[in-house]
Amino acid sequence: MLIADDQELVRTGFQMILDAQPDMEVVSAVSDGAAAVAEARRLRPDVCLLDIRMPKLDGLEVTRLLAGPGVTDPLRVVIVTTFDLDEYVYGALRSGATGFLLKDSGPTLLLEAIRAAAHGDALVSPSVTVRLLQHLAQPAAPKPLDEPLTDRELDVVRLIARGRTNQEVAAELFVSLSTVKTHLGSIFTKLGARNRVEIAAWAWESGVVN
Amino acid sequence: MLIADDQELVRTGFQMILDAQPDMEVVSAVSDGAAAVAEARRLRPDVCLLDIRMPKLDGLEVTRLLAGPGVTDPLRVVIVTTFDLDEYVYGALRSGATGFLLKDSGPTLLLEAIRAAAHGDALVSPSVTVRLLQHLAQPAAPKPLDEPLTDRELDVVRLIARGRTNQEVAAELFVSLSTVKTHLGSIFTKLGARNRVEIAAWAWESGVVN
DNA sequence: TACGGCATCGGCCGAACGGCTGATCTTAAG
DNA sequence: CTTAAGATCAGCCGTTCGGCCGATGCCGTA
Repeated sequence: MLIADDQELVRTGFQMILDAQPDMEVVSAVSDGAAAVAEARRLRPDVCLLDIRMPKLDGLEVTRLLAGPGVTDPLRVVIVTTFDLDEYVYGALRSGATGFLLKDSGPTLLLEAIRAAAHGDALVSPSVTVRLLQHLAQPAAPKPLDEPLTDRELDVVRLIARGRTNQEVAAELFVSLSTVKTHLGSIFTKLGARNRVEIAAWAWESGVVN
Repeated sequence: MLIADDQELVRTGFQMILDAQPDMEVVSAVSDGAAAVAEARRLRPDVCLLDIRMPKLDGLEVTRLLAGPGVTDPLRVVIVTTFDLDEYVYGALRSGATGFLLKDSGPTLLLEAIRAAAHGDALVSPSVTVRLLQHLAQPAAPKPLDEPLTDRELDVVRLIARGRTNQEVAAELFVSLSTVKTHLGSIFTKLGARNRVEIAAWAWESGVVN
C-alpha cells in the first residue's frame, strides 16, 4: 500500500486506519505526485491510495503514469478526494483508476475499496455511483419527442454533432446547402433547440452519436 | 427494510444480519415477487432487498414496478443475486435499482449498500463495478492537449457545450461578451477546433460535461 | 385519384459567430 | 524587479447561421 496526499493529517489518518488491519501494510506515504510516481515504481505496492489535489503532479496524472492505457504491468489505484466533481470521476476512470472514494466515506468503505482493488475489482463511492448508473441506465429517452426525427434528419444531426458546418454536411450527404438548411429547420422545431449546439448536445445525451 | 428471496436460508440469514444492526428493521420477508410488490406497497419500507430469481415475478420485474421509470414516489431497491451476469446488471440498473450486490459479498458490503440506498446513493459490488467502469472508460482518449485549458476556459466550454450563446455565457459568468470571445479564441487554438460545435463535441467526448 | 409525408431546391435578411489586433490589471514565478 | 500567464475588456469585419417565404417531385395510402 502506498499513500499519497498533500495533507499531513489525512496521510497519518489513513495510515492509522490501515495499520490496524492485519492484512494491510503501508510501505510509503508521500505528499506530492512526483514522489508518488517514484515510490510506486520503486516499491510496486499492491494498491496506491491517491489524492487528486497534490503538488507537482495531480492524482489523475499519477494514475495515468501508473495505470493508464499503454502502461505495462499497471498498478491498482484508488482515488480518494474531497470533491465530488464529475470531471474528477470521469478523469479518474479514464486514467485507469480501479476505485474512487470520497473522503466523507467511512473507514469501512475505504478498507473495502482497498481490498477490492487488490483483487482487481473496483469500488466507487455510492453517491458517485448513483450518478454513473443514471448515465448507464438511460442512454435512451433524454427527451420524449412529440414527433420523431426522420432518417435523413438523423443523418444531419449526426454530422452536426461532430462539428460539421452546413456546407460540409451538404457535401457529405451529396445534397445542396438549401436541403441541409431545410432539414435543420425541421430538426430545430422537433427538438425545440435554439441553436446547433443544442442539437449536438441532444445527440450526445441521447446516444445518437458516440 | 423488506426482504424478498425464495430461499428460506438466505432470508433468515439476511434477517439475522440486519436485525443485529440498531439502525435497521426488517418489516417483512417474503418468498416470491408478487408478495414483494404487495408488501412493499402496503408497508413502504425505506429499502427493498430483492433476489432476482423468484417465483411469479422476478426481482427485475418487481424493481420496475416499485422503482422503474414513471413510478411516482419510487422505493429504493437493492438487488442481491448469486449470478454475476451482465444482463442482470444492466437489467437491474435500467429497472431503477439503486444497488447491485453479489451474494458472495461480505456482510459489511451488504450493510453499506443498504445504508447507501437509504440515502438515495448506490453501491455496486466491486467485481461488477470494474466491468461497468470499463464500459464507461471505453470511449477514452479524446485528445491529448498540448496546452491544457485554464479553469476559466473550462467554464466557458461547459456552457458552450450546453448550447449557450456567447451572450448567455457572458451573463452566466458575469463577464462581458468580449471576454467570452477572448476565452473562446484561446479554446479554439488549444483544441484545434473550427467551430463551437467541435468544442462541444470535445467536451462531451472527454467527459468535461455529461 | 387525391392527399399527406418526405426529400429536394432557391432566395432573402438579421443576428450570431469567429478571426484579428490591441489594451489594462493581477498574480505567480524567476 | 522583471517577466509571463491568466482574466478582463474593446472594436472591426467577413462568414455562417437560423428563420421565413415558397417551390418541385416522389411515394405510399386512403
